[in-house]
Amino acid sequence: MDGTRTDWVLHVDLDQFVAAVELLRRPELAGRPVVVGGRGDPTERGVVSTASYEARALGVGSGMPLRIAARKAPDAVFLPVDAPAYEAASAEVMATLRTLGAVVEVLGWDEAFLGARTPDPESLARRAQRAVLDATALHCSVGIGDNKVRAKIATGFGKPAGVFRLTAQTWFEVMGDRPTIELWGVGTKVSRRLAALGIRTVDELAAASLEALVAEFGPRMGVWYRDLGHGLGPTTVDDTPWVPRGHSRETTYQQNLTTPEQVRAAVAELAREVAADAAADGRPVVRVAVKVRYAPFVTKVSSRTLPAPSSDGGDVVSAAAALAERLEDREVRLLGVRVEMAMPDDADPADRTPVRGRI
DNA sequence: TCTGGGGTCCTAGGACCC
DNA sequence: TCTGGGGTCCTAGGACCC
Repeated sequence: MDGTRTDWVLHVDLDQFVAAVELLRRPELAGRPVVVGGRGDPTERGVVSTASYEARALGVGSGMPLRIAARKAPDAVFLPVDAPAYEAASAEVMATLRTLGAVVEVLGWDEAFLGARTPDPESLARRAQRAVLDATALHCSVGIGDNKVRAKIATGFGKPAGVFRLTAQTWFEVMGDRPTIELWGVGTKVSRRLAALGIRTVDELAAASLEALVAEFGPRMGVWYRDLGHGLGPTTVDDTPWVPRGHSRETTYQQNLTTPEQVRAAVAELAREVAADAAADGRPVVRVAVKVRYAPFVTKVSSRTLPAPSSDGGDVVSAAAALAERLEDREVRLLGVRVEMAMPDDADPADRTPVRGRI
């Protein structure tokens, strides 16, 4: 672990990243509502990846079914997802951030943490925004915090294209009265379970009994949520390259699969693709899972650990086929195959953060 | 209104072992 | 005569994030 303890954590988040990349190569769309998602056909099954600010003003948001987006924004421009274009833009952004003299931990296409020792983090934030804008013509917002949790949450207050600082000194003033779901790592389910315990706000979470939280959520998550109420979180920014734990391939079919033969063929194809991904990473596969979504919306996952770690794609394909034999004879609208791979060395579980794998 | 595709991590419970 | 206690591995399921 090459983590570096630093005075400040900055969270850099590109504004409407996917839509912004599309607008750069289609300047004539500036000012129009733009929705990127699926294959760009709003009559198909698919969801919104990113909506431009103009589309958001009409009520279109990430994760919304494309059909609904088309109803809310009938005059919007719908574009297909072009992952290679976003990866290329992202690589440029990250390379630019690495020129600033800070430790850079990449979180995804459009996000990174920066760790730095500096008396003036706002100045570093402005330098980062300027450098990214000059290099890529993309705007970003920056959150400044004394740990990752506060930096990440701060970014939301800086959007668009702004800078916001959130520290132990201002945590309760800024976040205390807000609902727990605004915390990074608390979603609808957990916020509901917290509400059932009488905990609705960040203040209430911070004051909650640790015993009650541990009883409800377990020893690790209970402690994590209580800390989250106080804005506590990891302070280490780690620039060691990300090592994927696994790969998966998922497809939602435009028409449901109705016969066992169709399902078998689809599982075999997905398994071949995912085995190729694993082979490209050069690490053996230790586990294979098959995910199925029966129509209308029941999801099941079954998995098996391989008898021995395998670098042979054929083992993945046959393991997936065996798992597929367990599927019920019902209409299938989604299939997925996932492989998990042996780690190069034992990752230290104590360094893991339950919020999200990749931090 | 009807829900993508790519990920990570946590928890519970059963099997099995000493 | 009903049966401890600790550990690990495995599977299934749940939750969250972008």
